[in-house]
Parts: sequence; C-alpha cells; structure tokens
Amino acid sequence: MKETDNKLTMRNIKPTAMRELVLKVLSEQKSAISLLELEQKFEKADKTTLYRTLKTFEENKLIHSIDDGTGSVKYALCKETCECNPSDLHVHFLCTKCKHTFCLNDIAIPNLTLPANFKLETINMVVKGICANCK
Amino acid sequence: MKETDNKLTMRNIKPTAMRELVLKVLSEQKSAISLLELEQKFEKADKTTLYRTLKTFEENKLIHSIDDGTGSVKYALCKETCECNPSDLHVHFLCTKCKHTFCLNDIAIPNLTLPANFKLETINMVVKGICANCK
DNA sequence: AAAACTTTGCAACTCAGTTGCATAGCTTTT
DNA sequence: AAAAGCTATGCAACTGAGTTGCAAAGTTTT
Repeated sequence: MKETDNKLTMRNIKPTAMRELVLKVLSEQKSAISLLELEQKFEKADKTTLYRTLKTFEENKLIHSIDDGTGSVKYALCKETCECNPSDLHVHFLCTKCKHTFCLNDIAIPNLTLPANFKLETINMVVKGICANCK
Repeated sequence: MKETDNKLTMRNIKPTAMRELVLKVLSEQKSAISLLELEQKFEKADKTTLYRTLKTFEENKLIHSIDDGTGSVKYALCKETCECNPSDLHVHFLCTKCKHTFCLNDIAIPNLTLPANFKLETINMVVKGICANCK
C-alpha cells in the first residue's frame, strides 16, 4: 500500500486515482493553493471533481482552507495530528508581492480576552506583508 | 453646516444627498453591514451607487471593510482619528448564531513575532463564536 | 452477473462584486 | 445667465469563484 493511499485511508477517505493525484500535488506545494491553481497543475481535469475532492479532504481534516481575503480560498495540508480545533490553529501569511499564502505553522494564534459573555469557536488570522523570499 | 456634512468634508468627501443618507444609515448600525444589507435599508436605491459610495468612504478612511469569511464584505465606521494603520486595527467578531459582525474596538490585534525577514503590513483577525446577545 | 452505491465530468446556475455608458446634477468659466 | 466641463448617479450587462443537477463511468456488495 502506497504512502499516499495510507494518508487517505487514515482520514477515512477512499483512495481513488484522482484523490491520490490531488494529494500528491498538494504535498508538493510550499504555499497554499486555490482551486483554480490546482486545476492548472493538471493537463486535463474537471473543476467540479477537484472542488469536491478538496471538500472531501477538508471534511476529513486532511487539509484546511484559508480565506486570505484575496477572493479565492486557498488550501493546505494539515499536520498529521491536526483536528482543526482552536489549539491546532496557526497564523497565515499573505505576501502582497508574490501573492503566495503561507501557513506559519510555528506561530499559534495569540490568546484573546473577549468581552463578557462572548464565546470563542474559532479564529481566522491573516497577516499581510512581504515574505522572506520577496524581501 | 450639518454634522454629517462635516464628517464627510473632514475626510475630503464631497457631501451629496446620497452620501449623507448612506453615512446616516452606517452611523445607526450596531454591527457591520454588507452592501446588500445597505441596499435593503433604502426603499429604492441603486446597488452601483451604494457600492461606489462605500468605496469612496473606504478610500477616504471614513469606513473600513471587514472580510469575515461569510462571502460578503462588511463595512463599519472608523473612529474619528483612524488612519487604518496597523496600530488602528482591532479584532472583529462574527456571531455564528445571529450572523452579525462586530468591531471589538477595544481589543487590539495582539503583537506577533513573524519569522525572520517577513515584513508586516496589516492583519485581519476575525473571531467566530457566539456573541453576548445570543448567549 | 445484477443491483446498489460512489465518484467523475459536463453544463448550467448563483451570487457578490464590478465595469461601461448614458443621463442628471453640480461647478466653473465666459 | 448660458455654455462648457466635471462629478455623481442609475441601469444593464459582465466577471469569476463557487456550487448544484444529472447522467455516465467505476466500485462494491449481494
């Protein structure tokens, strides 16, 4: 059994040819990728299939989605132990020069004291600026 | 000179009837409002005009926009002294029950230590959860 | 091998945001 | 005060990301 298959099976995703390919492409990325960008990595691929593949991956916490404010949602692999709980969350960085969106996996979302009677569920924190490569 | 006119003029926005009305509506909101919601506050108003009015207001820092991840951008008045610099930024809260988006004006975005050679420009931080009214 | 379920692919739609263009309304110049 | 010029407004039509319906292809179960 291939390693990729294993990663899918671990997350209760039936390993099809398409899904293996998508996971492979996602694994190769250094930054988060949009549906459109993913589509362009393939010679011939249907947007709907990729869309639904990403949804399936996200539901099963193999990947997480990032709304970086650019108008297109980006996707990136979760860590193996990730359950997408608040404690698993990290900061994302959008470079305004190269337009890449990075997971700053080592930077946890800082603790916040909300006003009285506000209950926290999750936090989206996107930092914009210039990344190390573009500097 | 009316107070509303004054606020517009202070920000170098020519005070037209439409703009005064829009500013009035925005001032009355307890939470941030989308273009569509704004449109519905008027009997008869053109989306384009409202859209361009909001853009003008935003460019001149009378209001700021909030991408709360719901798919529709929200707008809220800036404080009088706001220049929309990082130090002016605050946390936004999206209630998953009532779907309202609030400016937590008193909660500044926490300081972050970015990886080496990353330069910060701005931060978008949206907390999701249940607000005090819905609890 | 047939029946039942899942995945894939095409087309077509939704919805927020945006642009083009003509008209209406000011402002400035003569 | 009329003409010329600029700004704001309103309608229609478009864009692009995301999404759904449905039928065909592929798997799994009986």
